[in-house]
Amino acid sequence: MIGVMTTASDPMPPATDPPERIRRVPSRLLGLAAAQADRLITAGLAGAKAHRWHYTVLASLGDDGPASQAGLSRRTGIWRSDLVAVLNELEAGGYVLRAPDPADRRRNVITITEPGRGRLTELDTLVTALQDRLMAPFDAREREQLVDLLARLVEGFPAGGCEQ
Amino acid sequence: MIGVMTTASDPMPPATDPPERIRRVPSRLLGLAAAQADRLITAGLAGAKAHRWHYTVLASLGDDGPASQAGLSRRTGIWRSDLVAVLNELEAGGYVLRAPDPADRRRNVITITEPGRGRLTELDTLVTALQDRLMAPFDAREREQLVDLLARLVEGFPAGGCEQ
DNA sequence: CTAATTTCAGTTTAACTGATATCA
DNA sequence: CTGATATCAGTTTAACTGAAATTA
Repeated sequence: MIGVMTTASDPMPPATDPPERIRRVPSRLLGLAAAQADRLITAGLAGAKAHRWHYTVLASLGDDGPASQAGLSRRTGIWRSDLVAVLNELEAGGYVLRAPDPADRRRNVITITEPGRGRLTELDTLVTALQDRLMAPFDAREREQLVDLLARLVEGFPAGGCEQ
Repeated sequence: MIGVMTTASDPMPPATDPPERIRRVPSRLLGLAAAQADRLITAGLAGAKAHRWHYTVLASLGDDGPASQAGLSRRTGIWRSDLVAVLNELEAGGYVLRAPDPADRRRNVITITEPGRGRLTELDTLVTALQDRLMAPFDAREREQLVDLLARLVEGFPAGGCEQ
């Protein structure tokens, strides 16, 4: 390992000592908390060679049954265009089946396979553990409180956009 | 207005009817809530031809005094490389002064101007109103609860990254 | 020499848009 | 014809990386 060793000091993910008037602004805290959560979950799923969208799709198929791609998009909030690649990957892994719908030949019927159910269980365990790490600072009552408040906040704005 | 009018049906920001097991996952709710907040704040600030980062920087300068760019980066959590453009814009608007530091010629000293203070007040009023819209579903006690929980969540993970 | 600063130029990634071919 | 579907190709944007030039 020789390399150039120019400065190498800087990457420096900037920490925060924000002005008082900003510190407790809800949108800021939501952004920071969501970013933290995202890092944690994304990194955890990456360790299992998975993606948030894979988990979401498998969960939807496993819990609510087969669907067309557009139906899956509506159920999960993942864009139809983005679903194509996700389903390619899940299909390649043998986790879902993608068959033309005989009743409507525009559609594919996507079905979870047995290996897919196994994968879902595995990812579900992982995600639960990750959520637990995320919620580590809170006791059970506080966790419920936070989830309730966030759910109400999200309900208040129907059909937001994506963001798993 | 003639246009081609091909299909025009589809843009379709996907709504959500997620599987039960996903509905109350904290990281998902955080992501959705943060996205909502982000849209609201970004759109609101855009209406005043401003950016979240402009507000953050003006607030830091107004509340905690002048700073070098690296210092500002540390204070606000905005990357030094991204600060350059933000300060260019604020400087062009006459909201900040950027002067070489006589004590350390590597540095620029960034100072808020009087017009900058006016702008900060204006943006502050706007942001407060937007937060109020965001928190509309909640009463005062619930707002405090949510902010407290989020603050503790964020504290638990020191030096996360950016995300205003 | 190492280390900090400003700046620029570039990458990565999720989210999103638009259009095409196919079929109801 | 309109409208839904699967797919592809592309844009936008914040977040992030790397490095050069300058000065401590």
